[in-house]
This record gives sequence, structure tokens and C-alpha cells, in this order.
Amino acid sequence: MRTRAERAGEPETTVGTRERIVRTASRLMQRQGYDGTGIKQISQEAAATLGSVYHFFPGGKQELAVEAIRHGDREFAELLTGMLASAEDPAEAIEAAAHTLAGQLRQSDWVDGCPVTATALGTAARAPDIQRAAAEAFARWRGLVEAKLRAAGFAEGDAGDLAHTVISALEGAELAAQVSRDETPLRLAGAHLAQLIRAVRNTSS
Amino acid sequence: MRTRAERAGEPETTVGTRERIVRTASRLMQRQGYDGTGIKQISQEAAATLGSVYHFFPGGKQELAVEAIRHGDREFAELLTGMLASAEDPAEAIEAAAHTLAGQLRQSDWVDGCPVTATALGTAARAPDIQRAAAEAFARWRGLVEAKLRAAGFAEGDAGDLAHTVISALEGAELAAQVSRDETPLRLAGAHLAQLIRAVRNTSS
DNA sequence: GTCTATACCCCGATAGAC
DNA sequence: GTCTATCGGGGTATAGAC
Repeated sequence: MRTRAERAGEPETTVGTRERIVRTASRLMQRQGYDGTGIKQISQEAAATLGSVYHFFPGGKQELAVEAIRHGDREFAELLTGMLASAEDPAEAIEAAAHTLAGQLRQSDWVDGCPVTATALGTAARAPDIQRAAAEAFARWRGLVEAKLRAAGFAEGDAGDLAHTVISALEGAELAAQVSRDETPLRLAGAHLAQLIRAVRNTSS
Repeated sequence: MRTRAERAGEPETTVGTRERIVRTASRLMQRQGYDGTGIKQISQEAAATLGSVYHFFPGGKQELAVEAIRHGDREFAELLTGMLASAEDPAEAIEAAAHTLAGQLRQSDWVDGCPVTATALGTAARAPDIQRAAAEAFARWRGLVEAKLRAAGFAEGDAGDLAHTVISALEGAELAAQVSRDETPLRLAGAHLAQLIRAVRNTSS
């Protein structure tokens, strides 16, 4: 049951148990993956009992993973929205976003990558719910990039296509940066995506 | 101990136990990740006993994971070499590679993605050996792309930078295609990478 | 809603015969 | 090199008091 303050959307100093569990699950699965994260670990780090976890998530670990991915989805969507607003020119904004991601990744000692990839990878075959939630996250992020390009005057087809590649390249570059513990892939992806966006703009004008 | 035929590099109809274990581990971890794959499952599907696994890999699951990643590394390097040789123009070759990857991914019902990503993700913090093996794989693949670009006349710096983004974008697009069960991300990444390569060629000439 | 206790199973790893 | 048996621990999930 949600608290009154949560229903009203009011700010509160302490977070409800359910939200604490979701946030902890999202953070742990982002770093350790679905199978690498135990429900007991989640309950302990969230300062909740095992009974509370199954009270809020009777569907068990799978249901919790879906909520964790949705949480990461919203979280990254907010971050991306802010990054895209940092410059009017979409090429500049995307390049700035890549640099921001690189900085955050380095700051976490290369452990906090994409908040849905690690959870979704390896579970796709077993858990369609998790795969669907991850697909929705990617689609939402792509929609944000597409809107930014449309606002800058890109045609509908070009904007949608470019948004696909922007998200793919950022995902892959973050992955490569994590694996190699080096922000070079993200820096180069940002520069090349900016160049690509400008090239598409020139060909269609 | 390797068999005489293996030492001599001769073809043989049956594969040794050690190689069978490595191949099975590589395939299973590619689909299920490190924590999602059990040693017992590996030994069963490889038609080997648990004792044989620990005989060949006294370092246990971690040592086996490192060998599985190295196997996937070599395997994909061969595939990539073939794809890059499909056209003289690197832009055409990369786009063809993306289409080939899309076809293979679809053929596996979206489960056989990158052979090292799933294994490496989530274990980087715990197992430096695995992270290092994954980084070496990415570096090798990047080297192959860089050599292709250099052979086509690209300057050293441009070739290295582009190779980074080519690998990142292909990785990310394969990930996105897997998650969304749709080959669109790979198709678009191929087309955009070709466009980017041509744009860089024109700016430096 | 929260807590403890526990059922039940599979995990990685080892021992030692053959 | 191969095989079986087993150990100790942790996994998910449930039961039921409070």
C-alpha cells in the first residue's frame, strides 16, 4: 500500500519501503546482473525484511526485476532529458551527453553502466516480461532523442533513424568503456555521432 | 593433456574433452551470462563429468569463464575477418557485416548476441581476469577494423578512431536488436557507419 | 506491513576410487 | 583422465506469529 504522501506526490524526507526495495534492486542488478543479485542481498541493503519484499512483490524476483528496470528507465530518461537540453543544437547536445556519461561511469569506477542492460542480458530467453520492460526503456530513450532532432528541423524519417543509431552507439560505447575501463569509446562515439548528425542535416537540406 | 592430433593442428572428427567444455561454456555463458550458467550444466551439455571440468580447469568457474571469453574472441575475430573481406570498400564491408550479424541474430531467435558481453557484464567488479579477457577481445576486433581502414588509405588517427566507433556501434546495435527482438538497430547502424566512414574520408582528402 | 524460521533445492568445489 | 559421492553454503520462496 502506498503512503498518503506518495499518493499526493508530496516531497518527503524518508522513502517508503517499496520504493527503497525497488531502488536497491535497480542499483544492484545494474552492477551484478539478474542472476548475480540475490533477494536476500536486496532486502538487507534496502533495510527491509524478506517478508516485506514478498509482500510488495508476490511475483518474486522476476516481478522485482521488471520494476527495477522500469525504475532505471525513468531515471535515465530524466538524465537524458537534462543532457539533451544542455544545447540547442542536437549534435552538440549528444556529444555533451556522451561526455557526461563518461564522467559518471569513471566516477563509479566503471561499474555503473546502463541501468537495464545487465539485468536484461541473459534473461531474455527465460523471462519475456523482463525483455519487454527493457525494450520499452530503449524505445522511450530513443523517443527523447528523436524529439530533440525533430525540434531542430530534421525530417521525421531521418530523426527516427538517427535516434536509433544514437542510442545504439551510446549503449555500445558505454559497454566498451566499462569493459576496457577507459572513457575513449564514449568520447569518440560522441564526436562521431555529432559528425554524423551534421552530415545527415547537410544531405537533406 | 592435448591429443597428438591437436598438437599437430590436424583435422579430426571428434573434439577433445577440454575443447568441448570450452565451447559449451562459451555458448552457454553467451546466452545466460556468468552467474546464470552452472558448472554442472556445462559438464552435462559438454558430455563431460564434473571431475573432468575441474581436472582441466583447476581454477574453477572463473578460469573456465576466461577461456570461454577467449574462445568467443577468436571465433568472432574469424567471422569479422571474413565479413570485412566481403568488399574492398570499408564502408560497404562494415554495412555488410551489420547485415550478417542481424541475420545470425534473428536466426538464433535473438539469443546469440556478442559472445563476450553477457559473460563480462556483472563480473567486472568481482573478477579482473574476466574483465581483462573481454577488453582484449574488444581490442582485437577493433584492430581488425582499423587494419581494414588503413588498407583503404585512411590516416592512422582517423582509422583508429573510426574503428573504436564501429565496434561500439555494432556492439550497441546488436544489444538493442536483441532486447527489442528486431534487426532495425543493426540495419540502421550499418547504414550510418557507412555514411560516417565516407564523411571522414571526404574531410581528410 | 513486518518479522523470524524454515522448507527445499541447487550451487561451486573437493575427495578419492578406478 | 574419468567417474561418483558428498560437503557446506546459499539460493528462492513460503508459513504463520505479531
